[in-house]
Amino acid sequence: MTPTGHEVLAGVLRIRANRLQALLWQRAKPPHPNRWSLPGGRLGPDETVEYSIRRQLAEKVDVRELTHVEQLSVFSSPDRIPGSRTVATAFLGLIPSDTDPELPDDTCWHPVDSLPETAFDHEGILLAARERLRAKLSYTNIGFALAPPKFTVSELRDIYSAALGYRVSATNLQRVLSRRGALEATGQTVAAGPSGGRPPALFRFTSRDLQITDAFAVLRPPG
Amino acid sequence: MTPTGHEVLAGVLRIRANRLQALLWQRAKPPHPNRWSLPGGRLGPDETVEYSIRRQLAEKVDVRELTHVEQLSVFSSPDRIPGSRTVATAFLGLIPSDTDPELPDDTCWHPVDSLPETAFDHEGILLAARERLRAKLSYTNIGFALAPPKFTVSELRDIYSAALGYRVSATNLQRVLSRRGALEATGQTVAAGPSGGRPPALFRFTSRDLQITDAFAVLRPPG
DNA sequence: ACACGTTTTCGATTGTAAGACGAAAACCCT
DNA sequence: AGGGTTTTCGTCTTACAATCGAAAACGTGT
Repeated sequence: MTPTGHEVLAGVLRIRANRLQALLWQRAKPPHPNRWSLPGGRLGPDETVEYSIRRQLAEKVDVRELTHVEQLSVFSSPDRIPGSRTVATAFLGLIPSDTDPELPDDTCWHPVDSLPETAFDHEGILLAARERLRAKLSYTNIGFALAPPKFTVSELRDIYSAALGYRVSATNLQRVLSRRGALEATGQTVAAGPSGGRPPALFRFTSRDLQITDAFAVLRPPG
Repeated sequence: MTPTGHEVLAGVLRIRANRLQALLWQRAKPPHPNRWSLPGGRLGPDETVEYSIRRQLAEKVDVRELTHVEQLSVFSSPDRIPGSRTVATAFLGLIPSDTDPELPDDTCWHPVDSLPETAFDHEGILLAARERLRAKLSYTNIGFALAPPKFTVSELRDIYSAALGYRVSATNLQRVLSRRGALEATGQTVAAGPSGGRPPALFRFTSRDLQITDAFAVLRPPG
């Protein structure tokens, strides 16, 4: 019996041109030549899966541009990789919308809602990554990982709309995030657009660490 | 270099006597003799991690008594098992409070808030399992996995209180779960207790599958 | 210069859900 | 029959999100 190998894979997402995009590289050699693959690789002997995925992503994009990385799930179907037993630990990675990392020649961004032919079970992993992102946008401050350091409320609305897949209200977005303490004004403004309008104010996220907004009734200790 | 092995482990929880308990077995042989270990074992060559953990739990408890199993996280510290590189996929397993599975001689239940000396990183895995359970109690119907098929609101309150670690209000618990459509009345009642009181009504969970109650503002599509 | 359209920002109103409280119902015991 | 106990149901208050609309601040065209 072949030994069971372990690989780490990441669905790396960003917003660009009001679309949610994923990082993929095109395979040259078999198996699955020409199809598109998630970044990642074999788990090294002396590293955790978290360290491994960050190390291997550094070959594709600058590590400092990754604003968030979290474990998604284990994919372990025996036949997910033909010919070799390989278990994969999948991750979600996020990159701000204003950074444009240099990419290897075989690597580029693809809109998640119109993916090319993907290798193995990588499409399922990507969809799981998108679902996790969408869920966390609603009950955490994870938007900081997609947004630039400073932004207008309209820009943030476009980012949230693209990630969630439906239009959100700028008014409510600001009020909700402000009430949660996730957003704060910088005091600065930028020039109005070509069609005029009031010059928008610049905001930033209060924290760049993931924080969960506790939400529900039953879970709150009495007080 | 030794090949990297893969094991599956489960924090199996239940409520008994108003306490949250975990299933542990006592190791006989090294490493870590006499310390207490989570159920699980090596991943087989032709099974997914989900199948593997269910197969291996069947050796400890009847599979049909497991009302819920879900993936928790991967634990992959290189030195988590001395002498051999072993990656673990950890699971959360739940058992209703009314079932009492037959256990092997080396296996028994321990309150999670006063654990014995555990082996390897198993205490951390158990605490992660408890956190996952506590979080999901608040925004899903996962209580069905801890409760018997029919129960009074007071019994359900005791289950939730023990799992969450603080007293919850029976009134609010019933209203919250009812409004979410998770709870329904059976129409039956049971006799009042020895000290009198109105005979409580029996309820049941509407569904025995995990359902998430969508909650927050930003995530709701307009309409 | 002035009116008009545009975009942002802020406040007020409405609606929904949860926490707290208390009254009524239904039982036991003495 | 009356008092104590537990459950159940309703009401009140609070918190937060969604909607609406007005005001602020700008550019453009006449």
